[in-house]
Amino acid sequence: MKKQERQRYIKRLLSSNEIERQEDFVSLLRAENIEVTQATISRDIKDMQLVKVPSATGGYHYSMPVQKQMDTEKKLKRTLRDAYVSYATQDKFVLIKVLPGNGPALATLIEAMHYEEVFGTIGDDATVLIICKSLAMTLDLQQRLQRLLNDN
Amino acid sequence: MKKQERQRYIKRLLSSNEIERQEDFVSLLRAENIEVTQATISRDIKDMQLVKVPSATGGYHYSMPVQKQMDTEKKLKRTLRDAYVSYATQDKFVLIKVLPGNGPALATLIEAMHYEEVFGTIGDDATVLIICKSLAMTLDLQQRLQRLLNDN
DNA sequence: TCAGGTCTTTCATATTTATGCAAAATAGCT
DNA sequence: AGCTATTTTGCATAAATATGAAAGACCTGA
Repeated sequence: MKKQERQRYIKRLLSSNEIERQEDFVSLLRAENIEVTQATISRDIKDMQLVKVPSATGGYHYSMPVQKQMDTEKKLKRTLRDAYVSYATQDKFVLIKVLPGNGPALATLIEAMHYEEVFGTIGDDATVLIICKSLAMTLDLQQRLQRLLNDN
Repeated sequence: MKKQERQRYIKRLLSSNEIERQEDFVSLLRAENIEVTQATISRDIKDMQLVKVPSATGGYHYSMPVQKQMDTEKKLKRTLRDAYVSYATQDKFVLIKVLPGNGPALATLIEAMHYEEVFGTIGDDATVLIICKSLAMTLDLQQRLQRLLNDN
């Protein structure tokens, strides 16, 4: 597929070059014989959740998304997949049902991730209640959990 | 001082609201009786190294800088301050002289920080050599080290 | 207090990034 | 293949962000 491949290139470019503007991606990709416009790059960046970081020396550059503590995340993913039963949302709450005994562990892991969306977490034997900071953030968090549950 | 205070407010706003555009900061600050323009916010954001993150639900929002591994960073700071003797740069290299015995530890700590600027690190008894990915990145790294050495 | 430096802010605007919409490409179906 | 639905892209442009230059604020020392 076309898009995937391009995004792979983008990822590669990220680590080896100093990329200050989206147009830089366009140029660099052109050099690799991949024709794209800035518009597409903008969408790729959104997809890949890349960020434009102000660097210490006064410039800006694009960079990979905030690396979560991959350890905790890995554990979280496993726990989630192992113990997950169901979930529901209402207002700023996400309520996750898990197999008995897994609530507290999951709650702790979610805490440990320091997701900016979450205001607080509490878990009993088989339930985890996550309170988000806003409605929008509740959606974000859902997405995140969704991903952990399904993706790769 | 004025700027400091505003930036403190900004930091506070970050965690409680969904901020999608710099103008949002302007509005929110205005609500707190702080008058600023978007231009100033843009500069604050650069100062504070905030980033605009594409969020899972399709929007964007500003967020705190990539969280440093505060543990390692603290150790690094201490080691650096305790053992630092001198440093020099040339091309993509930063060479740090430290008190005898501290080289390897410092090198390891720097590795552990996973600074995106650094390509690799090697340390002997009293020296650490850091190889950066580019000239610009060498400057960035210097800045970083400078800060660790001097700031707060 | 004033002159001269430094820092900070605004204004105006250049630069960069995001996006609606239509076209093109890609995938599924049958 | 042929047709329809979905995804992806480019174009044009809107929206958002960054920045030079001038003005104002704030030091500091004489």
